[in-house]
Amino acid sequence: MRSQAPKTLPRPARRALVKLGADITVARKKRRISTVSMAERAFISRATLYKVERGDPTVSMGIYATVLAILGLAEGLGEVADRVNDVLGLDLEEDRLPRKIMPVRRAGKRIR
Amino acid sequence: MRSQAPKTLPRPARRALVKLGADITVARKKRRISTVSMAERAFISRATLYKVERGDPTVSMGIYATVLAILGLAEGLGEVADRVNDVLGLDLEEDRLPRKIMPVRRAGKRIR
DNA sequence: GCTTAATGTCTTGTATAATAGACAAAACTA
DNA sequence: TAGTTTTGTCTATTATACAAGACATTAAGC
Repeated sequence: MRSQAPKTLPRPARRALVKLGADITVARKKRRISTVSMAERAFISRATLYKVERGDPTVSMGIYATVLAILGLAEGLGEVADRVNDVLGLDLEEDRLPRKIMPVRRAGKRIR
Repeated sequence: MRSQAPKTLPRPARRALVKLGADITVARKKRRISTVSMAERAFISRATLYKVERGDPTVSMGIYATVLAILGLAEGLGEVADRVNDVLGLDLEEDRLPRKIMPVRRAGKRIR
């Protein structure tokens, strides 16, 4: 996360991350795993796990995914942008999706 | 993701990430957003977006979250480890969760 | 009360994530 | 077909994520 422009994550993103972190903490405690133990299993430092549980956006996705996997919750990650959950956007058959995106010509309004 | 120990992510984690990346690609195309445009909106380079769409674990969570937010899919991130979805672990009332995890004494079996 | 385990929060060095920029190939339009 | 646009994929440079370790605080068990 270098983000030279805004250190401001989109609000929905920030909210989701903070919630994710908090939920990870709860899930860990439910399983009676200490932060030390969790950090060891995930091969990360306690400090980094701490960041994860605060929803820190600078931590790598791999670390989040690993922690979730240890909790048995990794599968949910694969459903975040699943077609089933994606009701927005054009309702195109997946087969008919353009492989390359071309700007709409005639109808004005170039998509940039 | 420094992961000095194993460069092998847990299998479920890897699977979930690859799927997430692929789904992001589909969602982006459905909205007819080019990689260039998406990268600009997310304030990241095209190369990094490319990694995201491959499910690369070294990319920061903040970047994933930002891309998902642009697609209007960030909310799902907050549900990955939600209590509702977390059926594993002890079924304790959230209020009664131990704030600190202590090893079980009498009953043997220390939790490490 | 005391002891010990667990967590919150710093600092600093170093491995590496992310960028910029380039180039070729693929694939769309006309 | 030619002319664009988009994507796949490098490389080199620079910003920073992560680990290691320390210290203080908090809470549990005795």
